[in-house]
This record gives sequence, structure tokens and C-alpha cells, in this order.
Amino acid sequence: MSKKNEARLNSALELLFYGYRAFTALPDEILAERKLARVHHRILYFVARDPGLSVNKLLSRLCVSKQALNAPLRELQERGLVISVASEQDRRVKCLNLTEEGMALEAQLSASQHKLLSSIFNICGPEAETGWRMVMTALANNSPDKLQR
Amino acid sequence: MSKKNEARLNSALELLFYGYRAFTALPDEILAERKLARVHHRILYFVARDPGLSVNKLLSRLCVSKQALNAPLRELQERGLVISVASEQDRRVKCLNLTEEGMALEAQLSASQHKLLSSIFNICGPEAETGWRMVMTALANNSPDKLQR
DNA sequence: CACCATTGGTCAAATACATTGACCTTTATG
DNA sequence: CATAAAGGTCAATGTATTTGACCAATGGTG
Repeated sequence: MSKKNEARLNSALELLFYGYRAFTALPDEILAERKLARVHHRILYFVARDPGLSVNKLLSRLCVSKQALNAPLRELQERGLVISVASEQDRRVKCLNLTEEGMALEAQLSASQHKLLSSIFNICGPEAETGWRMVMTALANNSPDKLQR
Repeated sequence: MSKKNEARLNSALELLFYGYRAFTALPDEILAERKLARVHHRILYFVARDPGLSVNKLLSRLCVSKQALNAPLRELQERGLVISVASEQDRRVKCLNLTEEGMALEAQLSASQHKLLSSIFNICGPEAETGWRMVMTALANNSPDKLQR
């Protein structure tokens, strides 16, 4: 029983490892063509979902250090994918937004993941999707940064 | 409908992002104490599951380049966590094994993930686990390296 | 209103990491 | 036995991340 249970949990570890790999593979390819990395996708994604958010809010969503964000974010601005405007209320904070081009790239990247997940949910059916969401939600709630969200 | 569907898929993207983060958080902490990284854990994991495997087999499981594996693998050997012996059949190939200490660290790292997943599966119930496995298996099968396994 | 701690954000140097490309050794093939 | 291929290593380069110092605007407090 204990041996069997360990094998069951190990297979779960591998599913997460290979599953996550598959999940990021397509966007990574698209990004590589432009000499961008996964972190750029995440920036684009979160700015797209929450336009006008501050650098600090973005940090807490990404869970990276301020300094680690700075370089990739600057690149995105230099390439004209992201623009920042000073907030009216507090002129220290910068409100981040996507340009048209930034939106287009974000849409392309996310669409590749949507397509993959959508086809998998279709094949596996709604019960499997519900179970998957339940487990993943419980897992995500263990994220060390969940309090900052 | 399309808008709603997009939100549903976006939430799935975020579940994967935060879920994977939570999944790796504990081992990463343990590893950081020893100045090791995630790739070291993966090496230890796959060598533990398949003792005596070759460097090439390990590569295909990890999906990293030969050169990227070389440095962390050497470190593990220098620290006495991994030992390699030349194969009897083909003296070019090195058979990788864990030392006692290597096994102990691998067990510690994987146990932290087992514990997390186990408690989640318990809470969510067997149907959710089944659905989760079904979706994750479909996802993992899209892994670009699945043919090499 | 002057002081000072706090928050938001940036920059540069050091360090760690992966990539590239050359290289060595052993084995299989004609 | 020559040559190609497979298994593996090494060193140099380039690219990230981390560390730690720094600047600017704001909010309190006496």
C-alpha cells in the first residue's frame, strides 16, 4: 500500500512536471523568435488582464523581485509593447498599459495556450475539468504569495 | 459566450501558473539552503526512480541540453550525492546512481511534494483526482519531448 | 512647515546560468 | 584499420538574476 501510494504520488509529480512543460512550450517558441522569455509573457499577460496596474501590483502577481522585473519590463517598453504613465493620484506610481502591438503579441501567446487547454477540456469532458480545477485551485492556494494577491 | 469562455481559459492559465509555483516552492526552499537549484532536484529525482541510467537517458527525461546538464550533474558528484560508474557493456556510457546522502536529500525533497499533493487529493476526493489526472495526462502528452521518453 | 520614515521605482556591479562550439574517448561499420 | 557515429566533457561567451545602493514622491508627526 505505501509503496503503491508512493508510485501514485510520483506519477502526479511527473504529470505536473511534463504538463507544465507542455503548457509553456508553444509560447516559449513564439517568444524565442523575438528573443523574449517567459517572464515577458507573464508581464504582458497580467498587464492585459489588469490595464493600468502599478509596477508593485505586477510584482506581487508575478512573485519576482523588483530588480528581476526591471530589465524585462524596460525591454518591453523600449520595444513599444508596453507604455507607462505616471498616476494622477500618486506621481511615484507608474501605470502600465499595453500598446496595440503589445496586445497583439499577448493575444497570440495566450491564444496558443487557450487552444491547447480548450481542446484538452473538450476531450476530457466537463467532470474532468471540474476535478482538475478543484485540485489546481487547492494547489494554487498553497502558493507562498497568495496573501499578496 | 466567447468572452465568458476566454475568462474560463484565462483562469485555467492562472491556476497552472500559481499551482506550479506552489508545487515547486517547498523543494526550492530546501534546495536554496544548500545552494542548489530545481535542476538538481530533477536530476536526483530521475536517478532515484531509475538507478543506473545513462547521462543520455537522463537528458531525454529532463529535456535540457547535454551542456546544461553537465555543470549541475558535476556539482552533485563533487558533493557526493551522485556517483557514476562506467557501464560494463559499453564503456562510453556512465551509469548514474545516488549515494546514501543523495537518496536522503531526494527523499526529503520529494516527500515535501508528496505531502502537499496527498493532502490536496484527500480534501478534493477521488473523483477530482481522477479528473485532474485525466487532464494532466492529456496535457503532458503534448510535451514536445514525449517521443523521447 | 520642517523632518524623517515609508513607498514606488531605478541603476550598476557582481554572480550565477545557459548556450555555443570545439574536443576526447569508445564503439560500431565497411 | 580507417572512419563515422555515439556518449560525454570542457572552456569561452553571452545572457539572466541577485545584491545592494540609490533617487523621488508621499504621508505623518512635532
